[in-house]
Amino acid sequence: MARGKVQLKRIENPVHRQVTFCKRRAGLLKKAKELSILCDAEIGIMIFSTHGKLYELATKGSMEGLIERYMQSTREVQFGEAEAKLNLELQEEIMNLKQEIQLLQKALGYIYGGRTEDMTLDELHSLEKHLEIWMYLIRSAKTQIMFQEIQLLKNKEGILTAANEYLQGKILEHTAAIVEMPPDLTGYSYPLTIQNDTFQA
Amino acid sequence: MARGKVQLKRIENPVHRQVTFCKRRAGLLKKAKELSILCDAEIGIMIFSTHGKLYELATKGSMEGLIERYMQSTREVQFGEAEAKLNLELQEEIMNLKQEIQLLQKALGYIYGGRTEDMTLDELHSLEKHLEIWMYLIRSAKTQIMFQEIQLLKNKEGILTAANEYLQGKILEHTAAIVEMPPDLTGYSYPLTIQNDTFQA
DNA sequence: AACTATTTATAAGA
DNA sequence: TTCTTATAAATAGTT
Repeated sequence: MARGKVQLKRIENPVHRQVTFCKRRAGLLKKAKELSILCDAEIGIMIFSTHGKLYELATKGSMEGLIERYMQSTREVQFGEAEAKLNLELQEEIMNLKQEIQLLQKALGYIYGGRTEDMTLDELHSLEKHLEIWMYLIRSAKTQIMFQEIQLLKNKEGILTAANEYLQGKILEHTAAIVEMPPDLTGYSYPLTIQNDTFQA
Repeated sequence: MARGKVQLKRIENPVHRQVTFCKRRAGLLKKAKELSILCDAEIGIMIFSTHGKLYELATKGSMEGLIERYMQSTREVQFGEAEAKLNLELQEEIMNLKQEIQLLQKALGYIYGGRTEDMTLDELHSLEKHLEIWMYLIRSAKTQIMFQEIQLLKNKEGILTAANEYLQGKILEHTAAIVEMPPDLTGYSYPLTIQNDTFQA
């Protein structure tokens, strides 16, 4: 942007790249802060350098809060999609349901008209069955949509497990450093492995 | 930045603010893409407008991936802090452990020297007890650190519950729209509430 | 880290 | 929203 246009491609010179990264990163975060203030927007930025170092910015609140908000927005979109799927894939089932509803409304007419006494126990039982089937169909659709939510929770469990392993490694490292057992002792290996049963979900 | 400096404060005119939001948002995302390409960085941006609309950018991979990476980075920092806490708060316990280790090393000397036969069953039993106590102390420290991880997982459960409620609301909404029961029927209220037992963790 | 010649972004106007 | 243009800001290359 000054003293020469810049080609939009990875800068190969590592020194040059690092300097540009510093400068532009600062610029980007400044711009983000300005946008947030001027336009009253909530902004989160995560930058991972080539070497994996994290630089972050969260205007108005924490990055965690922003991630939660992002997840919610995303989830709403997913729900929208799920609804669309329902409206398309289950269109046939909805038609069937509508037919059933006609029957049900007819039956309900008796109740509405205060003429329940005109309905036999068999008719009321049949009505109950219709409602049960209907609930089943709705619940099936719900189950399908909830499944992905549950998968999400399970993924979190996976992350926890990984964290456990990491921590275990750290502690064993620490342990090894303190003990300084003679190398030839390896064969005797006391059962120092830390069990993790307490943390199984 | 042109035809007049801009005051760094919320733009009160809504039209003006909206226009500026559009322009600067585009500029910010462009800058982010450039930075990502030029410096080989992975960047994620989330922007929520005043009205809650989400605009996002994720260079190299998905926002989900970036969030995972962010969580990992953050978790590693937390582990670092936890380690520091260990080194400070449990310094005393570490001293005690070192004393125990001296005892243990002395005892282990017998084994290392192949003189296990010199140790009585009582001495070996004592050695075992020492190791058990040691493990207990290490495990306590681990428990403390893991606790926050478990809390995190529980929070996720809370989010899932909220999602369930939202979905339930949606389905009931849908249901109500189809049925169109006569208003006076309210009193009869068939048990249409969808149970959620299946999804309790 | 500072400087400055240029490029780029953008505020205001149309 | 989009285009134009004068001007503010960012920054590439240099010191």
